[in-house]
Amino acid sequence: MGKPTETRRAEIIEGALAVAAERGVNTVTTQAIADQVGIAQSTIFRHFKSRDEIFSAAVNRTGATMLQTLEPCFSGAGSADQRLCKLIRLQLEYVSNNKGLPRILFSDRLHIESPELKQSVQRVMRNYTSRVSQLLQEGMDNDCFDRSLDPDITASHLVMLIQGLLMRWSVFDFDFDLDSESQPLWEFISRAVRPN
Amino acid sequence: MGKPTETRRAEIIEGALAVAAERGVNTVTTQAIADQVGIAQSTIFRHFKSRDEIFSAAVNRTGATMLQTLEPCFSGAGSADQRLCKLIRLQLEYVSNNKGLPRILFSDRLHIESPELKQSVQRVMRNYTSRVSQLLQEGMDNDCFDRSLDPDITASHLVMLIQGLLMRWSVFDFDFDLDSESQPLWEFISRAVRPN
DNA sequence: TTGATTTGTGATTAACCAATCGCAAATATA
DNA sequence: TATATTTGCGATTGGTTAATCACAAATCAA
Repeated sequence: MGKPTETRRAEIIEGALAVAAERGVNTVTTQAIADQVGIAQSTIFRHFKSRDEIFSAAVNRTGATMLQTLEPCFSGAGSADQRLCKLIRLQLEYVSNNKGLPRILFSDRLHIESPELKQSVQRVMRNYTSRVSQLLQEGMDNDCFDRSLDPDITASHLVMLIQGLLMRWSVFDFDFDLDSESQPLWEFISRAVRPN
Repeated sequence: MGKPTETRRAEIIEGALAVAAERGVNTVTTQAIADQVGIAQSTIFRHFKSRDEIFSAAVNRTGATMLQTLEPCFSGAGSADQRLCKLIRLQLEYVSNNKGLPRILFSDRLHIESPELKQSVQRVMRNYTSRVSQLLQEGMDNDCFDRSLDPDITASHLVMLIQGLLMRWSVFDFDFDLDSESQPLWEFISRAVRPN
């Protein structure tokens, strides 16, 4: 007991994500988080001003961590199509190990109740899509991808595909193996972006 | 006052969908529905046994109506690719006019809290995907689509795309025109399924 | 060691919620 | 018309929730 607040904040965020993953965002009450962490409900408010602040911090933290994990796919070595293929695989792998992320990210609760949080989520999504677009543009320049593509629109379609898959996986309670979806998904995407 | 219960049930379902569309599923309280319809909160329970029963009825009703609307695309006349293109367009158009549907359909609240409702949603989605798969198979037989495609897997990818788009639209609070997304979406899909 | 700040907790509060109940008005039935 | 059933509503109830507060323990600074 008596841990520094930064440690507690991390524990609380983790706890919130764990509860969201296990039982859905709507069950993430301050009491549920406290039980998960092993502290009193009121202790939560020593480290966060409000419940929404927990969600906000969770989105910002996991969003940043995820982008950092995927960074090599955007700026690393290798051809553009190899890196795009790797991005799909890494993305699904990352979410497999962080099930709370799609639950929170796709919960309409957050966006409507907290405009600030909505901004956070939208920023993460825009950032992500923008990087995919750059990767596509790079591949088009190197004839990995079809030059007639619109990189921005195509990027948003790729993000939609991944989001649709993640949402289905989340909504269907993680009852299929996400990692094994990456190969057929890449084959589909590959067909859509390859040069004629 | 004193309307027959079937009329009231329809009004209440409509009211619930309207509130979900405007302010999110989590704000769909019996009080909010009652205000929307213009009746007392307790009157809700004259026509529905519980709040969950309202959601269940809403999903069943709108799910059936949607499949009925899209039926011509699956079993109607025209080439397979024309009908698939039309399906995209009609699907987005339908949801444009029924914004509450994606909000409810993609809410984790329902799936986790009500197993019965989860079954309903999964049945609708499986039915939908299965029909898309049949349409793909038909197009493959007629050389509209590439013969090397796996129709089931490809169908699930098409559904993911649509779901991803709808979710993004819902999450971003309907702040872009959904109908104008159908053309570029079809171009993307067309690339992925066309013969070599 | 002493005094101040931080962290933790139980009790409490005020708001919100789904659902119930008694009673009144409306509607249907005879 | 007379009576029974349905529909509507205000008041209420029991449960849940985020957030506050006074007070205690632990940690830190001097």
